[in-house]
Amino acid sequence: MEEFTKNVIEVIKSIPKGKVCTYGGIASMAGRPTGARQVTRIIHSMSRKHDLPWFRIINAKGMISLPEMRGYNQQKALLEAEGVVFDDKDRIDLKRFLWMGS
DNA sequence: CCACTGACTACTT
DNA sequence: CAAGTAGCCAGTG
Repeated sequence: MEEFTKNVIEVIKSIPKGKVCTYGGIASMAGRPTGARQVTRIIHSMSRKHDLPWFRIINAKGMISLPEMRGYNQQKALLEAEGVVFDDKDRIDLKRFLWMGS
């Protein structure tokens, strides 16, 4: 297990409720600014064994990239339940909800 | 061990 | 502003 991977897990687990984070942001905090795609893999692989709050992860545009029947609905519902707001274009206001570490 | 596969991102057309 | 392209790199089988 690489350090990077562990860090990513840590970061994901430390995202506060009601906040979201981008792939790039997580990768960056984990020490690999260019590893956005690896974050994706980690979420897929690790969330199966560990129970990571994958629903707090979104892309750089503040949107969920998943097909609707693949977790999109669940993710949106969970986020809204935590207070995150989606605009009329289903985008999240990153200025208010993006978490960049403590 | 090698190849494939990604919920990406930033830049260029 | 939409669409294409090139970096990116480790988990899984």
